[in-house]
Amino acid sequence: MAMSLSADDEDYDSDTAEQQRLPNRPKPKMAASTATTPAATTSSSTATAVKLPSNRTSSGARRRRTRCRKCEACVRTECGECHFCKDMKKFGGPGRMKQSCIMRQCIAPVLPHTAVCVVCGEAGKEDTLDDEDEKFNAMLMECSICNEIVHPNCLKVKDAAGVVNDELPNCWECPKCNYAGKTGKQKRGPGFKYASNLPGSLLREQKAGRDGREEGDQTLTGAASIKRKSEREETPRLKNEDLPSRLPPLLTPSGLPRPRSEVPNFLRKKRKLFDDDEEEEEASSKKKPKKPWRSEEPLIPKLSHMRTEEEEDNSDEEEERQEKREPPRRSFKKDYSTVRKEEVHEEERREERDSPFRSLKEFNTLKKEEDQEEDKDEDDEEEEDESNGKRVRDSSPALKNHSLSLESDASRCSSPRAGPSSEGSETQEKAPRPRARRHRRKPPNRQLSAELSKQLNMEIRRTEHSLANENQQPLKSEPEDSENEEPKRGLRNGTTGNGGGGGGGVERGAGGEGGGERPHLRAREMNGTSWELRHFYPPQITPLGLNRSSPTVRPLPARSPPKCVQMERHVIRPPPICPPPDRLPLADGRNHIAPREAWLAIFSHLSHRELCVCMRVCRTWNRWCCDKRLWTHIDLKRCKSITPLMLSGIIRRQPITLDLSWTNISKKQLSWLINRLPGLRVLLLSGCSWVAVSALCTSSCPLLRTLDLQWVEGLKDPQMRDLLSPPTDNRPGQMDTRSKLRNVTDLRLAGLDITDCSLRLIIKNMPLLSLLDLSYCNHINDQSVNLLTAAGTTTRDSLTDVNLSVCNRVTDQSLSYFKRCGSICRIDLRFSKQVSRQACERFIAEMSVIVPFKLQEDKLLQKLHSTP
DNA sequence: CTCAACGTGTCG
DNA sequence: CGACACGTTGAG
Repeated sequence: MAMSLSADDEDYDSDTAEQQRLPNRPKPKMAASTATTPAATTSSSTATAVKLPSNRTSSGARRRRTRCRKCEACVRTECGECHFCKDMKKFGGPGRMKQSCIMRQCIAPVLPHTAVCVVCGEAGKEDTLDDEDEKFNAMLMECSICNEIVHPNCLKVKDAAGVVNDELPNCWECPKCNYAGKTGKQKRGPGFKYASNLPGSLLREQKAGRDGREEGDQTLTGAASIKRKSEREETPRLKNEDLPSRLPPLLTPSGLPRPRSEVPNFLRKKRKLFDDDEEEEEASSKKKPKKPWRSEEPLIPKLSHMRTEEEEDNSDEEEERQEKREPPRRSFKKDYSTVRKEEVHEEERREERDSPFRSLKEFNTLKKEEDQEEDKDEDDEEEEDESNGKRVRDSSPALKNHSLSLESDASRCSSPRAGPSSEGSETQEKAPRPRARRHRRKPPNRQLSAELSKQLNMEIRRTEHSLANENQQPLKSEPEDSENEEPKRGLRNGTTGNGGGGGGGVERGAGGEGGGERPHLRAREMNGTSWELRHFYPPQITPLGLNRSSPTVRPLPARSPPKCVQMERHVIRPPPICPPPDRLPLADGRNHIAPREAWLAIFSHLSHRELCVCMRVCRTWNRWCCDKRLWTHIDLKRCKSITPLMLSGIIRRQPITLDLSWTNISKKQLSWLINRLPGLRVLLLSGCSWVAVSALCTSSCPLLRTLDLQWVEGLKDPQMRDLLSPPTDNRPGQMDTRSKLRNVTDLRLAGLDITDCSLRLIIKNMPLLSLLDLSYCNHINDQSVNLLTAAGTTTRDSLTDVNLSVCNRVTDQSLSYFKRCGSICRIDLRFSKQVSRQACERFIAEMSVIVPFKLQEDKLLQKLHSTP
């Protein structure tokens, strides 16, 4: 009774609210008035009073949800850096916004403890039961449409089915509403108000399942038959046969999917993140049928039909274009906004197809596949289904696709089908997906690959567009051809057969891009070494070549980013809170004997690429394959375009090491990523643009130990200062004044035009620095070494490995400085013209008294008995 | 009672 | 549509 007063709401609102609020107004103005809301406040307050009621109209007054206190987000501490933290008084802010830290936004807001069943007036009793179904029927469920909170058991409508929202605990669309075909307009899942909009919010899969039922794929039955969206989608068991019965409730009277309006706000918001485009909006408004926000998708494949013609057209067009290698329809001029729009479209499409529920998203890919397999019949989507079905069944195609051009696993993941990516971003990759298109001209079997390539192309294009935009290059001037072609090339290469996308990608980067798009790069000089020289330095000769990114061609360095926009479009969910099932459910309803750990042991022997394939096998494998342990190191090196899908896939896997070297990741992307990878220890950004790397200036990655910034274009002293300087906007109580990179022990700065100024900052702000790579830094000289080894510096004792190879200003004198280093184990002076072998031998002789060194290679000093 | 922060309105 | 502001709810 308490919470959901169906009838009372209005009264409550009108009366209570107003009364309460009016009085308060004055205050608001006072405080807030400063800037924005002077007038607003007054009016708003009034409005509020009135409006609230309206929202609740559906029926029950909505109960405010509260944080679960258990989820990953809830247990975090405030970041102190986000907008909301900065607003907090404790961080020196005015305290007006009153919002929780972005990093702490509850993933699964729960009903307040005071919530009780509207029917019986009692609280949830699921704790007293063991049986899953019983639990469900005894727990409080809040209807996202009418807001009523009830025990399913207390409902009298038993013939109707409720639709459980797996994304939010204790949230469903009650049988009544369902039966009535209500489409909650407002309906968002309670508790999600901002999760989606906030820049940092992690939308995640809610663990509806947290309750414990989550994974149960079965349809719940009891007082009311309940369908879980996730179940539907995910459940392999569901067969087409089952579908019919379930469909009705979900569909609107007309049988059409619910209007978009129904989409829960939070879902929408998520979308918003990405929407910028008018096109999109237009499209959506015009066409989009909207997908029912519940995920009926699986059940109702038809929804996909809802796709607007435009969409279809677009998709088709895209395909064709890609196939033909024609330039994408988008002009370069379009910038983010355009891109976004398009993306949005995709998203929407996806959403339409996919369930809005985030949790499901994870499995969207799988689901789709599953659905397709299982639900193929469902309808017109024949084509898609076919393609999908084939895909699913035939792993080989999938493999091919995966292998495509994606070098990295992640990238592969990003491939539309890849489980990981899809889930994370739910949307992104799916867009072009199969379902969306019905009218394909290609033979089904080819569809899959076609789609993949198409998507890849699209993404690449977007990336390029965005890059171009960011670079501020004349968008218009950009040769569309080049762009188009490149992508195509890439795709083609990848897709078609080269299988090893890696090589292709690299080449592309070097050749194609360098060629037309970034002349400046070529012309540019670094450290006095011409760009070309650097890049073509014989790898064998260059120390760098040995290790890392030998100066090959930068991908398109400077360009930035594949829009953040894209990224923003995707809701990132952290790894599912609910542990994945321990056993693999089989078709017959039983479980496979091998436990998850056994499977994981097997999976651990697979490459990331293979894991991505496995993720497409079934939902369970999808989850298992996302186990952090299998993804401690994610390598996206030289991945030409970093897509939102990839980003979300990365977040989901929470790698410890992330290699984004020679990619075109944008600042926003990187920033976004870093903020969501609290456990990241190793970040490799060599060859990226400073614009992107500058994300490190504003993001926090306290645990970062290894930072590779080699050959970062545009990274010089001023930038190093930005990077290393402690936050300047410190407020009382806020963050400490230490550099965000203070814990870095391994810093790689090869190929940068940095001078002693930067070294001083490094010395000052990186007390734990052990490995320092300054190779190819032509401004580094003996004085630099002197600084690093000067008395009173932390580096003097912390440095163990210094790479000064190809530093032509370093002379024998430096060796004498290194004698001061207490922990030095390795000094690489190879190819430093002014360093003589004699000096090295002298160094060894003198040091041998204390520490035995050897000349491992010409001018490569290595402490004996130490690990190289 | 205090603190946190949800959910909504308004403005730019 | 996002940013901001704030009344009010919920927890302790």
